[in-house]
Amino acid sequence: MATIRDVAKEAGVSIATVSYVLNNTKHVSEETRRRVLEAARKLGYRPSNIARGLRARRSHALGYSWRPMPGGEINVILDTFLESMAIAAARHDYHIIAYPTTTESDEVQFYRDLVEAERVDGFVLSNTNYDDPRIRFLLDAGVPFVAFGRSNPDWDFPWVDVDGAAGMRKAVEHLVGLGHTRIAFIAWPEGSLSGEERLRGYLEGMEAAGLSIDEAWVLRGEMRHEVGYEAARVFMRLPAARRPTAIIAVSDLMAVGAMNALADMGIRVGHSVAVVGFDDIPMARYLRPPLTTLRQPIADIGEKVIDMLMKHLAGEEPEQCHVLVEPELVIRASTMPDT
Amino acid sequence: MATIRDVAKEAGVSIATVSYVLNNTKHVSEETRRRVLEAARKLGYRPSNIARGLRARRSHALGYSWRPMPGGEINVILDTFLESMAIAAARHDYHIIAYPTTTESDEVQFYRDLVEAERVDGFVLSNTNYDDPRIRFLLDAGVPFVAFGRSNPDWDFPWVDVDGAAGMRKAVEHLVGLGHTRIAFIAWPEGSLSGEERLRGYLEGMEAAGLSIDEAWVLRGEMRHEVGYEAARVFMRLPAARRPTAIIAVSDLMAVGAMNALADMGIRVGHSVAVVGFDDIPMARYLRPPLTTLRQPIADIGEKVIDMLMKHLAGEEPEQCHVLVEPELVIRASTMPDT
DNA sequence: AGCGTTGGGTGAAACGTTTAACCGATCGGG
DNA sequence: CCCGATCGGTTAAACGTTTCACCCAACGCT
Repeated sequence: MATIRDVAKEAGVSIATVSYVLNNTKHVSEETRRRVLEAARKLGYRPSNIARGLRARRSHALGYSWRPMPGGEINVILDTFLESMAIAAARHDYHIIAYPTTTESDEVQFYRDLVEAERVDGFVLSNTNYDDPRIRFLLDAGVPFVAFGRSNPDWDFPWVDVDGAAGMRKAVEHLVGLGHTRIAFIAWPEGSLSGEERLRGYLEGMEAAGLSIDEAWVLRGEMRHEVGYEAARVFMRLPAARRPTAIIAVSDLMAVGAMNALADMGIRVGHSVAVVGFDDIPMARYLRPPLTTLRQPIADIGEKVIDMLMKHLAGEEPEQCHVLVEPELVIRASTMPDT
Repeated sequence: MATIRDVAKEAGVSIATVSYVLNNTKHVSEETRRRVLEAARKLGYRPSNIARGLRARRSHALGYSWRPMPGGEINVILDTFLESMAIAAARHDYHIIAYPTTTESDEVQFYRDLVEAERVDGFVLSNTNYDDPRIRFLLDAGVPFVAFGRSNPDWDFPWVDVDGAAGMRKAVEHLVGLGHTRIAFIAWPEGSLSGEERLRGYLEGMEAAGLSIDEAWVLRGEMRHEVGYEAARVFMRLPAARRPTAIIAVSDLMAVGAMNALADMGIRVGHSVAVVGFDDIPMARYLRPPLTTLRQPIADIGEKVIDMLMKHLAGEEPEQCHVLVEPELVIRASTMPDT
């Protein structure tokens, strides 16, 4: 494997000149520049990332860790998110170290290890929440990072997030446009930032439409199919005048639970009762009926996150460090009565 | 950040001694050993991975790349696979660099880059196929790697794979046990190694049960929902005497297509016609009816792959370098007439 | 003419480890 | 008693870069 010394000898210059040419970091004459480039090409030289990192104190790697979904559920965005990040990072000659964290205690420990062993120059976080210990640690340690998701409002750090509230407002608006007035909502337990955002969007949407909300229309539960299933059954057992004609779930998985409950009760989804989810999981379009849902622009977010992080690492102040993107309402048959 | 020199000074020894103690690579007296460990602990020292790598010519990282699923489909195993690999690798102080490759041409280029820039010590491959250019390259370049999946029989390299044929034999056996004799199969186009394996399992299973196969019972097509949908329609249009009472699909996605086609034709899945898939995608258990399918032990495979790769990197000869694991048949209502 | 400046290039230090070579002291065997 | 081996430790070279300090020649300006 050719080193910078081989290239220097081949081109008849010093190793310093080779370095300057290759990094474009100092002016050299066109003639020598050409010779160096030619020599490097001929020898198939590429700088050793390790040696480069030692001197420049840069590993040229970014860490991304996620929490495995509870209950063995699949992380539907991981695939797309990793892909978009890796491609964006590659443009800056950076790579992504991927790591799932299990318990919350070793979560912070993992970040500390990676930083102290100089394995990464920065981090991407996702699934953030209030009082997120990872964010607290990274802020305290002064390690560059960008989060996909928000946290405490008084913590100042760069993030990109999906506007779940706006998404849910869109969903309500869509249902109201179809004539629904009694719309129920299946939420997550309190304490989830994104969960509360989505709930807020529902409440605001209802208010904007001038609709009052029956207290029985909001149920909370863990992110599980069964929870959606049970919630729908409870809704349908309400007296006719209070019974919802549409159900919005905070996630597709729970929406599927609701759809299955309705089907088991002999209620036609879409025709009699509309259902809306959130995520656009791959299966959503193949469900019977296909599920209306909110799609997060994951690929855009991955790219944006990396761009912001690269700016951060380069020491530049990014023009915007809080980015809120709107999810897209994908309308399918689960909210279309005429199919 | 404390360096090895700080620790040496604190413990009153040379940096060499510190290194020997920390790496357990030479015998030192119990007394000094204790002092060094104490000093390291006190200063919160951890060796810089970069510096260590430069000298030892090791990056302590492994590369894993996958191809994004065609047609925007999700990679259902990525999540679990990455997780199990990262955990297994961490036990050896190794990390995983994740990278999706897009076109086949830059696929090999990506491997070359990573090797030449000394960013990784070895690779994990998945989605392998006949004449896989990545395998060819890595073999030629002498780079350590372990594959999840097989390739040309005359290429000698370590791999772990799921025995798709055995899985399909199990599926056939299960259906035969339920009284089915006319069983159809939805396959992938020719040229896919795992696809042909699964088809072979179906053929063998049928033969073992003494059942003859109508040529109309095997249809091929791309990995798409629509393909499964159309195939099921074709099967159901056969004259009653030749019409299958059970359909096995080479993947869950195509099985879902078949299920939807049957439902749209007013045929009760599970009751009238049984359907079996392959993968156990997360949604499989929530489908109506829930889908009988073959589950690959992904977590075990991830761990096994890393263990083999670590052995390989350590220069030890692994006791077994070809591992074939059987998928598990998960029986659900799509093949149970009595629900 | 003298002098600062600029363009184009070199020499060598530094980054933080690992490890080969070496060294003194102690000890056991012939 | 002497020689080789062993134990416990040190010195210093090496890994392949980046980059600071410096140098020389040419040049423009007073």
